[in-house]
Amino acid sequence: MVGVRPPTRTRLAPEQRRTQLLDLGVRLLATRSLDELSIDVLAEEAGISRGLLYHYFGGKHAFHEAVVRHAADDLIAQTAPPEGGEPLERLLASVTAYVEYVVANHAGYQSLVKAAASGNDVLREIYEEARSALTGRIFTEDPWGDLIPDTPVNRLLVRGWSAMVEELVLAWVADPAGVPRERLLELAAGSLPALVESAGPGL
Amino acid sequence: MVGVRPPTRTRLAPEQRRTQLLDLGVRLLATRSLDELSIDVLAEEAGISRGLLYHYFGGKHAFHEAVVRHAADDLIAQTAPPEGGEPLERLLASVTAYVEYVVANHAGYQSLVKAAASGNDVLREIYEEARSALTGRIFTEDPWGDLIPDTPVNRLLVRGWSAMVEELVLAWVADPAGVPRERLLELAAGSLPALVESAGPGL
DNA sequence: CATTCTATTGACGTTTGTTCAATAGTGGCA
DNA sequence: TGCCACTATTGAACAAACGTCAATAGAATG
Repeated sequence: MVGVRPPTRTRLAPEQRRTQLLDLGVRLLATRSLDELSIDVLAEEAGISRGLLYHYFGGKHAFHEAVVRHAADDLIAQTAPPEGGEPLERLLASVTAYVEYVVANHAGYQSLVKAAASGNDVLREIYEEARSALTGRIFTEDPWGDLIPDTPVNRLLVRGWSAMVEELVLAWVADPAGVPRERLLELAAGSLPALVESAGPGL
Repeated sequence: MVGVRPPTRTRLAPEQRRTQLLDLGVRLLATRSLDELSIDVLAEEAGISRGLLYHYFGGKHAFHEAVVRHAADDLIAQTAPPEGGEPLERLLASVTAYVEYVVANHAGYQSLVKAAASGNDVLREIYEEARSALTGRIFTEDPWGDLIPDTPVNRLLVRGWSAMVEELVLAWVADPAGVPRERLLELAAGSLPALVESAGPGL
């Protein structure tokens, strides 16, 4: 006597359905990798059929790309650019916003970071753009022009610094281990001036 | 009139075949991701049948794991621990060996880095072990005990620093852009003392 | 209430990972 | 030299997952 419930298909507006799938994708791809996530599982989790996913995104990889782009946009949007003020304060404010975002929303951030290393050039570019958007906010707007001249070495340094901050925050979120949040912020923000200074006046 | 050449199967000693497949895997997985690498392609590239890969490694993921472990062992082995001497000199020597390895062998290194972010816990652990092996060499052996006390903050810092060095080297290899190799080495090695100092005396 | 529009489905074809019994080099031994 | 045992290697058959498309069913509009 199996209850044969008529398959109630729920019909949504394309926009809603799209964001529903995107949000779900961000959450699922935070822990599993793409090939560990079967369409069947995703579809069942979302309460839809496999076909619908293809209707909206055209394929598995295209879906992944959309998910990553979604996460990147979210990151950029939620870490608002700091107001005017002292360079050091703006840096601290920016880093604080970044840390706050990663702490509150690190499922999405993990999705983004993982995608960057997954071989696909498109995904990597999305990640690069997001990072550029964050670092660019601080440095393209002049006030650091004196402190951090635009040289090849400093470009390299800033790139390395952002990788370090990412690692610091992710490691700290995974295990705060007696390091208060304030201290983390000091480390992240204070390290950039220290690095630039240690690099010396060179080229 | 297709020449039906009898399929000459080449028979190797298990050890040779194993390393052949591993080396090939390292090279192929440096650019493609795992699910972009079909067994068919791998088999044809190696001149073997699909079945043989399963005989040696038991599966696609197991093969990936073996490849990553191969690359990690290679990295650890080839970046020999620096001899005795001044802490700063040992650090520089260690970083130099690391940079040298990445430059000469960055296919293998890319395989390793990519694997780390690919979701699988086993792969990530292999990567973590490799990194610990490199950083641990310098700091577990005492002489830095005075300069870099073993505190939670400094552990975090060293972790972040290694992520930065990795990013610096990979970015530099991809595009040296007017930064001489010597300068890169200075940046990588010199940044650690600068970071530790900037972190202040705190806990 | 009928009709049109379209979000959604489910069955089908195709590709790709996996298994396993059969095959063929190779080295040892008479 | 020639047979034999051992095992590296294969290829076909199986399973699972990706991708396609015509048919179906909500919902709004008149």
